[in-house]
Amino acid sequence: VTVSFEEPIIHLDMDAFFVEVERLTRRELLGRPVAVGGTGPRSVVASASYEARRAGVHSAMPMAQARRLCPTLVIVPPDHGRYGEYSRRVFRVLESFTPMVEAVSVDEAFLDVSGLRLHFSNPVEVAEAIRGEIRSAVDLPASAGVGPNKLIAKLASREAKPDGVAAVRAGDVEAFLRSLPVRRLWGVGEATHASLERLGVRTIGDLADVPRNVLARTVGASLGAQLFDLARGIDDRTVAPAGGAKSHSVEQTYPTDISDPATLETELLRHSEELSFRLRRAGQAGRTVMIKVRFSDFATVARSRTLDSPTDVARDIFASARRLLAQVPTAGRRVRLLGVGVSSLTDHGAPRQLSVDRSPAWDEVSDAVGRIRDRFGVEAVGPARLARGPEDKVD
DNA sequence: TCTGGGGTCCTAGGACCC
DNA sequence: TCTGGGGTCCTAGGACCC
Repeated sequence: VTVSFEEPIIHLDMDAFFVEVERLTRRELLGRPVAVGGTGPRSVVASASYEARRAGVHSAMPMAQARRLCPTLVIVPPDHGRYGEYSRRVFRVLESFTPMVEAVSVDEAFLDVSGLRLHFSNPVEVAEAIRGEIRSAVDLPASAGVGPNKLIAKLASREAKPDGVAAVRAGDVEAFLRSLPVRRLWGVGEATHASLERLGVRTIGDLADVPRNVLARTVGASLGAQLFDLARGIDDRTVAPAGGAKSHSVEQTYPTDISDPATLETELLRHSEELSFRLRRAGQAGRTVMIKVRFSDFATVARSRTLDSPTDVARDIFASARRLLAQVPTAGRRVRLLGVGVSSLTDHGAPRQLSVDRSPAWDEVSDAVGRIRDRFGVEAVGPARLARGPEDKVD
């Protein structure tokens, strides 16, 4: 397909990113069905190789199920630190082409290449050049979709996989969309899909036949208006570098449920420490503290509380979290997940007001702890309560 | 097949203020 | 006495994304 700079949006998507990063150093994984993910009883697949996908394995699938579907599956525990490094290398390549790069996740980005019209004859050439550079400089496969807007570029990159390029001309948008399953659309998840199915909508073409008011009644005003446009290939979203995070959180699903209240509190403290570390690293502090509790029956509750001033201090986060936990009836119930989060973030440079009942010394302690952790990691220093006992010592 | 972790955005009700 | 309308903030829950 020949495109022009009338179709200047590229969606760049790494192929089976985590798996391919692992294969760089573990050549024995080449050509085999591989899944990156935890090995615990409640783990899910984070990334699956194309060989594994052929057996029906996909991301977010319980690992136990993946094993059953594909008995020869090789399971590799995730190393997010390394994926982060490779992600940064990929983004450096993207930014060497244009500053108009918007990260969607560690392994995905939109680019507006309008500014490259003097250097390339069309955006497909740009996409091929980018893929080639990622291949030679980072040694990883990537796919790219090219189109007149984000929606079409994203749908095209899916068609391009693995290791290819697909482009859709503005004039061909309607024909391209018509037969695609409606589930592909951004914003149509499991619940919306079920609602649309009840209307008899299966494809994006079907969706385009639904009147605006029926759509709004079925899925709500906001999503309804959005889907009305997307079904017609209309998408005004611009490519804009993402701003800072709006919330941070730490959560964990435990291999076996927790019933003991003291253990719950200890876990809350651990999460608060980790959260404080990440806030400091991001140079942010938050005013709203949130906890999340998931019980053995998967029922999930959240409680939040907004403070007078933002904090990144573990002790303060923990104090709030603990009070919130006390509001949730946990007696006699088994907890499978516990989470702590912070939102209403402000940048660290912003003036921080000290609360009346806290001495400035705590800020200094917190800063010192943070500096130690920056050098030696989260585990290096912390509350006595989280210290490992002698039985855990390795040396 | 018993369902991760880290995020974003939307909805809806109530409090509170003018 | 039984009563408006709008704006903003807070809380809870849910859908969705990768």
